[in-house]
Amino acid sequence: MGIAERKIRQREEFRASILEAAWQQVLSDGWQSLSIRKIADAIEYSIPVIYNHFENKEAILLEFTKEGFQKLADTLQEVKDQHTVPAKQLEAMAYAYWDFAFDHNEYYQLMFGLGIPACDRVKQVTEMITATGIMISTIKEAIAQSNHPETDYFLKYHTYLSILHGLVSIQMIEKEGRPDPSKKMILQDAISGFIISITSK
Amino acid sequence: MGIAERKIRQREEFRASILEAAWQQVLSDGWQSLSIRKIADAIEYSIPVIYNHFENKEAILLEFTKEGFQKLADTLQEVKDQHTVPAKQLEAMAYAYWDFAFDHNEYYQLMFGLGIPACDRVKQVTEMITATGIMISTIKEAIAQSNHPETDYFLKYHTYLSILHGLVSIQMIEKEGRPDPSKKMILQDAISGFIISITSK
DNA sequence: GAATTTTTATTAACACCGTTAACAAAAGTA
DNA sequence: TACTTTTGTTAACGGTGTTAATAAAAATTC
Repeated sequence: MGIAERKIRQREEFRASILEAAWQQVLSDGWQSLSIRKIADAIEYSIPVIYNHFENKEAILLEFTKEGFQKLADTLQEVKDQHTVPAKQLEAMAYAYWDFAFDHNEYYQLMFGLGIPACDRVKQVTEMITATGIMISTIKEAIAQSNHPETDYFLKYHTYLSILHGLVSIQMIEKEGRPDPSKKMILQDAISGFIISITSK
Repeated sequence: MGIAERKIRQREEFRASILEAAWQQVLSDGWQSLSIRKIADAIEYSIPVIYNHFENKEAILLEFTKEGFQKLADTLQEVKDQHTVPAKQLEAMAYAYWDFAFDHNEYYQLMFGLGIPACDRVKQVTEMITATGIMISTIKEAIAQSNHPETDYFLKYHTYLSILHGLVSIQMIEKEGRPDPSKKMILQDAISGFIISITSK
């Protein structure tokens, strides 16, 4: 009864070809322009066949999201295994995380929902400079009053903003609505470490 | 010649009514479902009139992005002015930033392009747990070997992931493509501070 | 005040999108 | 060969941003 097996094999191949066509689409034009119709066009089938393999477009995106997190997990595990001291592992994993994000930025954007239109938009918004300018000047002042006035203020500004945005966006991704007030402890933890890194050494 | 003035005043009012209708739409259903047609419907005008006041939909989003950054800047400035010591200012601004993000989460999501579909998706992806599980276990190990084994590992995990994601996403928002290799210094800076906060105190 | 120009608004359409019902063709089973 | 199941197609529904052609209103000029 090899006939049934051939059928499920063909189904899997078809499914894979859909994902492959979708991925090529994403590589050349990004997630925003990925469409069921273009996928159908690429694999030279009519539109509804795609719905025989995926419930909807979201299911396709879900597939890539899974793939992305699996790849990230593999990367982290591999890097972790190259070290024995946990502190060193955390450091190496951090660099691996960074590299993963930019080596596979299509995956990363999908996994963490980085809206690409926003990127183009933000560059036109001078008001952003107003907001970041306040942060920068404050950090400059903090550095000036510290024991290490030669510290790179721009580096510290990036660190400051990144910590804040990271905390907020991870929180927003994990659960919608206002976070539990206790979650401010994470903020407290991260920001106190940052401030110590400026004020003293 | 009050007639010309009245006209520009009416134009501004009209423009404001478009933004107001858009904002109500966003408040009730989010950015995803905001559409030109619904705005036109809400203000009881035909669709193309909106294009007399905004070049396209993107221009409307740009307007709100500006508004958001201006509000954030105002908030930060106000909070900063309540303190004199820069370190205290940075701390207070961090809390203000956090509150702003969740008090005006519609603004924040637009400003930093937090794709809302991604939020719902991530919750279904068990592979995420695989990846975060590796981070959590490593942090547990690092804490166990430290001088403060009672440290909250879950708190530290959140801090770790937030720092990483914050660094990456700010980088991706600011400029597309691979970041300058020197930008890894920001990562180094932030992550070394974090590791110190675990290993010693 | 009437004629003309300019501004403003509307209808209708274009080109997309995700999704699905109705139906035809092919493939497997009896 | 006749029947059933799977697979594929066409055509449509309701939605999106955007725009050309055109009508209506308002302001300006004579």
